[in-house]
Amino acid sequence: MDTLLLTVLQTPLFAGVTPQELPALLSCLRAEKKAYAKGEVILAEGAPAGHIGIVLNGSAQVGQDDFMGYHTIIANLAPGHLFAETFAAAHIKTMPVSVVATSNCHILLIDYTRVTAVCSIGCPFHTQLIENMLAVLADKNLTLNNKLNHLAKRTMREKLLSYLNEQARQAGSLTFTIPFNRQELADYLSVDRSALSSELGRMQREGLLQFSRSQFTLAAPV
Amino acid sequence: MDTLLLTVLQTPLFAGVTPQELPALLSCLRAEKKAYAKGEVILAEGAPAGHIGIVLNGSAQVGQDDFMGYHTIIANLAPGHLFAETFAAAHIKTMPVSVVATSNCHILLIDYTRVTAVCSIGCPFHTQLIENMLAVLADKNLTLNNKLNHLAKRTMREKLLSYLNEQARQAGSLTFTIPFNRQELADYLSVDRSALSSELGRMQREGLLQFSRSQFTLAAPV
DNA sequence: GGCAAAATGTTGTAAAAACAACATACATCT
DNA sequence: AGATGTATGTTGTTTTTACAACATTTTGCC
Repeated sequence: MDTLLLTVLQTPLFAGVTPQELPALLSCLRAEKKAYAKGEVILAEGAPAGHIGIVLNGSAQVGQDDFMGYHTIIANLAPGHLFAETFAAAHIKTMPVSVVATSNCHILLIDYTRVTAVCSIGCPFHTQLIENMLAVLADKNLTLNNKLNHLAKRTMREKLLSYLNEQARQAGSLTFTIPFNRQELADYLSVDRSALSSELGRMQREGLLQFSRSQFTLAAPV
Repeated sequence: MDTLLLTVLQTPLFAGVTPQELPALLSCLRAEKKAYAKGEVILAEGAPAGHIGIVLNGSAQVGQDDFMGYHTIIANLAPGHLFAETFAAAHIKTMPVSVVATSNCHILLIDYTRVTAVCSIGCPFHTQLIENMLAVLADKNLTLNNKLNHLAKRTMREKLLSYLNEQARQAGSLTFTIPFNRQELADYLSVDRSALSSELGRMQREGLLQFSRSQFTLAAPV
């Protein structure tokens, strides 16, 4: 068994699967390992959907061509990352995005119908896989919903407070470190970086919070 | 068989299930029909998650209490609507939102573990149910992602163009009718209604589009 | 330690949006 | 048709943000 394939055991989709079970599961799924050279198209926009992909090594990029003709990078994919699973599960006919290798890479491609199909040999880990697939989609859902709550706020200050309060809640403390630098936080909240910096400064002066780089301390709510 | 239960056949979760199969499926799922009086709490914020609900008749509301103590209405639920499925599938321990009856209603509650469990009698429609559940989550994903793309735009005009272009694409025509009135569109895009109206007027004057009420015609891109 | 590069902060100005208040158009009911 | 309520559009003012340009701080490297 190719040791490269063991990469997938680290992914949420294969959580709970043992290295011993993996070969049988992959064969049951008819998973195909493919090699791509840097720049090569893995899944083309407009091509039939229905496969899910996992990056084994190397890197790739999910992108889309805008109605204005602009190309937007939707996601950078690193080893262990899953892609196209939403389109497959939603029975989308053609890929609305493209996936392109950004370095030489190996990708595991799985026909989605094999994921949900009851396998003839009734492998128990297959049940686990479906359970995982549901969890992956649901988690993504929560993540998106979360971000939406922040972005739906009218002002930058509200967006920030919404985000920071959520981070505090997650950390279980009013002091916490966010996983972004200023530019990344600005991108995440869809605001201008320098405006974000100055708003943070203003909020600090007003006593709403304290911060240094990526570490924040919120003032206790009144 | 209670005819009220036939309501679920209209939902995406039960798509493909026949009325004949329904009783067996519901018993396999150990689905419970419960009656709630207006104002009664169906699922409380902080209570253990793990059940999914379907509104059979009447209405309910999903809401959340903000860190500031404000109550936010997240969704209005009508007959056939599904709720709490994301939390169940994501294995969230406690409900982060509450569901309250806004009129006398009947709700079908299903323990999520029964959805993914392989049933002892191996019912084929159970496989269909799981397939549907995946599709429901994936669809919601796409919807959220879509909205996120609009909200991530910096200016109101860009938000609008992003939304309207997507509507045009969906309609397959530069002329289309949106499912919102002005206030709803403003809420959806998280902008001020009157500002939205005036921006639309400005865009019309600039020849970017034409509209009357909810019907829009986009100018062909240069 | 000193240097260069990157990250963060600051400021002023122009642009955009929120907000408020009102005008007009449309729909519905009698 | 007239009246009433709702939806939409318009305008001016205030607030907020984007943007640009630059200052300061931090980081990594030699």
